[in-house]
Amino acid sequence: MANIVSIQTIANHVGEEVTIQGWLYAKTGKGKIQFLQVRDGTGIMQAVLFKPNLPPEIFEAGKRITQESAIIVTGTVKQNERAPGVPGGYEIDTTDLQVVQVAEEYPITPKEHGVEFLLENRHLWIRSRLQWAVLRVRATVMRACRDWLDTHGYLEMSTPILTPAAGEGTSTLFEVDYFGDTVYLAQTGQLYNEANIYSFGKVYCFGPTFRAEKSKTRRHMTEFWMLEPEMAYCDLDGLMAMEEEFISYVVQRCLEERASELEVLERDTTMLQNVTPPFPRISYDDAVDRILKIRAETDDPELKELLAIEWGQDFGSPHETELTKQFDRPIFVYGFPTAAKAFYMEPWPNRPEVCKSVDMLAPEGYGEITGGSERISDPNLLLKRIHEENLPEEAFKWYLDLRRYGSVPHSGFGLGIERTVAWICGIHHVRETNPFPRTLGRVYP
RNA sequence: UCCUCGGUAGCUCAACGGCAGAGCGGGCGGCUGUUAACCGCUAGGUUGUAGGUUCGAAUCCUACCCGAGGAGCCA
Repeated sequence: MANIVSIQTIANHVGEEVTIQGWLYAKTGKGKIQFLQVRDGTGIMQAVLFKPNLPPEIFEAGKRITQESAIIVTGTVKQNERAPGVPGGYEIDTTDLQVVQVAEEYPITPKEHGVEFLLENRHLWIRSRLQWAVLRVRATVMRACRDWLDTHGYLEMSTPILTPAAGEGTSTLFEVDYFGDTVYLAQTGQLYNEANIYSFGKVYCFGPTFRAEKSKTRRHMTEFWMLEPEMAYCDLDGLMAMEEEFISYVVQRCLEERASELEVLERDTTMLQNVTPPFPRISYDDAVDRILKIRAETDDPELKELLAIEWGQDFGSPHETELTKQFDRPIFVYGFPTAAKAFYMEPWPNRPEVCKSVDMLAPEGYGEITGGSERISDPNLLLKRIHEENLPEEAFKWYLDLRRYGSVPHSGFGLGIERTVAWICGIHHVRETNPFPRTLGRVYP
């Protein structure tokens, strides 16, 4: 066995004899020559077996191995533009082949498959080239998020997943038996982070979050990952300034580090390259006017129906899509109606029917990827809002305390990781951006 | 919860009231540059479940189960 190398660094080993430890992704051949597509987790490359150059038993072993068999390939790395792979253009002229395990007949063939079958075999599907590429981008998105925050003075704080009560009223929560009491799986760490900022200034939490809503769309899962930064001494303008710097960094980092994967996904990165500050800032009032104008100008009766909206209503997916089509980068929509948003959002000065909330909408039809706001800092106002929403005051005692001891203007937002990855990768459904997605009606595997 | 579509070979689908089929994948054989290779041979079926109509049901009817797409919902 020669020097064991990973496929993603193969370009550094041209002319050397190396060993690749991996699995057979695909195979084709023609009599005295066999082409093996070998993947090792970091990439895919071609190994060539040429009968006259090999001991007969090695060549025969190559003919017999099945898709997904575990193999160790040794040979000389050569540049060859005909060789497919990630990265393409390199192949191994094989001198030795060790079969670690011959795989049984593998269910996922190189042909097309239906969604149901693929989800049922998700534990195997993640080995496929497109899924592999998406999940590599996901890891980079998560890494980039943490890197930006860690180098800008934010401290990662763990917030609880088991929570005592319906924090914010309307949403449906998963119930868990807790030694005879009922607790709930967290749908946000925000309220806890509002406590954390008074100890650490700028914080974030990053973890799974849960929703028991019966949403069945390409944008929803029952378990998804959310990143939630929270900042003391930060108003709505400061929040938007931070968000655009942060998101721009994450997108540019993916373009730099995951170019091969985005190429595998055939992602047109033109729109992603535009993701630099500043992002357009559109008020809710303006957004409604724009949507009504688009609606008036369309000849499509179906779209006309979908775009119906009155001031005060939250946007649906069609509204977001049509609005973002007018711009070449993500946009902020701020100042939503108070009635459509959560109780803790700071009212607009002299306009209590509107609050200091902001959503970031991704372009190309991907819609809302962050939702945030400036939080109420006045204890009396917060208590009044809790009463107006008929929330149990005693459950929020600790939360009200935060406004009694050094309260300051503060803001934060939540970023949906799966939606962000779907946007960056240009894929249709958020479920493919999570290795083992949980959706309404599927918790297997 | 509602609407729409679907469930036939390992997979993707056809057959739509009259013999259950094809392509891919698997197996065997051939081929020196393949990119979802190609050529020949071959094995492979409780047509989602239960009931009904009919001389005859994968096909029509009823109920149920499962899945997908969308709506509602979504701090």
